[in-house]
Amino acid sequence: MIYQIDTHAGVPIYRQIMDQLRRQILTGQMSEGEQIEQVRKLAARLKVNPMTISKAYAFLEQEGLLERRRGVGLFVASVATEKQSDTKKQLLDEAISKAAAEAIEMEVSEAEAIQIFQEHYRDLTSRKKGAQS
Amino acid sequence: MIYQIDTHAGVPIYRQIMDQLRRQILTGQMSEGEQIEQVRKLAARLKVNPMTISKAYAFLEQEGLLERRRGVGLFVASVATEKQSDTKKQLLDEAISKAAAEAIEMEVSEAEAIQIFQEHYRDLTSRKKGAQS
Amino acid sequence: MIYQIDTHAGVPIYRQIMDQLRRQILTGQMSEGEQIEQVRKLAARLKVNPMTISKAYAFLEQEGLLERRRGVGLFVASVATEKQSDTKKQLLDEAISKAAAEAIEMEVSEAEAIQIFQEHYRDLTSRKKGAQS
Amino acid sequence: MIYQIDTHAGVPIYRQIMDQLRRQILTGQMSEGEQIEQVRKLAARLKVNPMTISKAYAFLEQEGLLERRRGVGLFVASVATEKQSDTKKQLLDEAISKAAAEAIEMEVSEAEAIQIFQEHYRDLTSRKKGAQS
DNA sequence: GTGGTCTAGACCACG
DNA sequence: GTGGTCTAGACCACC
Repeated sequence: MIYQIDTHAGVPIYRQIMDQLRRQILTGQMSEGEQIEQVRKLAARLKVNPMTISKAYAFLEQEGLLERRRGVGLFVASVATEKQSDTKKQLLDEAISKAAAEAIEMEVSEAEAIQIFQEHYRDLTSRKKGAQS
Repeated sequence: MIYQIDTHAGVPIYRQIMDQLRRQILTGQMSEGEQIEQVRKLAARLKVNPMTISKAYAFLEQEGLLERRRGVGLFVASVATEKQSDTKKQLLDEAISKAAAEAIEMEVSEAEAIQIFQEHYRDLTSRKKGAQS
Repeated sequence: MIYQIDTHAGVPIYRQIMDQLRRQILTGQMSEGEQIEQVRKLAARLKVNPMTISKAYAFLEQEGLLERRRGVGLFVASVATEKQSDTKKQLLDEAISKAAAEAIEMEVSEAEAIQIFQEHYRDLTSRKKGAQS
Repeated sequence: MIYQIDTHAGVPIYRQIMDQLRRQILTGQMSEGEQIEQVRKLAARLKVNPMTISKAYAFLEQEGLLERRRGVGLFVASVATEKQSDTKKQLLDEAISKAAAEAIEMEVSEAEAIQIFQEHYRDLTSRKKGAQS
């Protein structure tokens, strides 16, 4: 998994890891039971202290998204799957709702807003395709 | 002006004030030259430390949105108006872009996403009308 | 508040603090909104590293029992009260249920078991009174 | 013998095995001289690391509850029987003492506590009978 | 003043 | 081998 860490962002590193990993799990991009990258390896890869990684994992464990198997490693919890489909829709819904609210507050008509939406959608899609090829 | 402060959110209080006040100014809901609520009064009203308010105002002054007139008080800067129309569009653009990105990541088609957008738009519009009447 | 810390118990220090503080809160021995002992002071008092205390508090905050007021300190969360009465009964119920199960497994009759219970109850009560006087 | 292993509980696996086996021996549910399940077989059955089983057995041997006969296997120690009646009472005593302490801390009167105890006792007894029939 | 974060390094428990 | 705990000390953000 690729982590985007911004050391100077104000947001603590452990929290950035939590957020990104949580998202991966809840959107189903990591399967149930899958092993999580080892604390020390990830620490070495991101060039941060192992405790920082450990802290992120510890909180996610408390959230019920990770499961510790003693002496073996950390895994995506089996419970996590239940929360997935809900979360996917919810994240999208929130973003779209926010966008609609902005449009209304800015007195932008539905048609205009949709047009802007389409532009962004197509732009992002073509970029993604470009990156893949 | 009404401020919504959430003491328990991760966002610092001074930042919540900044964001809300900046938004008011840039969306034209506060007119140029208008006087800003005094530090102590606002602090008393929101039951926060005056230094917190002062900090928020200081940053907005640095951004060029507020103007300090010594011995008188703080006012919405005259320059602020220029930035308004740009900002309006920008805020909307960001929200829509975010929504589009979510939709793509969730593998929701353009048509579907637009439909969800329309639902939210109409829902919010009708609620707003209801509240006004 | 008095903490009983056993450094050699196998149970991590931060967890001992969590358990004892959680119990205090959930059994209503700390009132809602009350300020929690400061991280550094408690650390000094128990002669442990401040981070250890901080860790305990952080987890309890995530459990929703503590509330952080930035720059001020940590407080017993307002939500905590709701869980109190339930918890009180639950803890007692569990202990008594466990005792009953033991008695049955040991083939100790109800009457005998109750007699042993009474002895312990009276013994503990008299000790407590002695300590108070 | 049936073992209930909870991989996700905080308690180490080897300790869970120790506790359950110790209990079986000390409550007389395993007779003196009886052979203990082989390390590898039990490990395979519980799907845990053989070292974990071995560790549990080693500790119980140290406690004097198991006896190693080289080249043959592990057996319930002959000394074990002597400790049985004492242990039975002790386990019960601890559980009841704990319950009494809880009741006092929760400010539940002796009469009330006893009533709760009776309910649990009768409930558990009737369930047990039901399961046997 | 408050608490939070991160580091480096040592040590422990578990399997 | 895995992850967890704790320390000491430095630095930061917030009020």
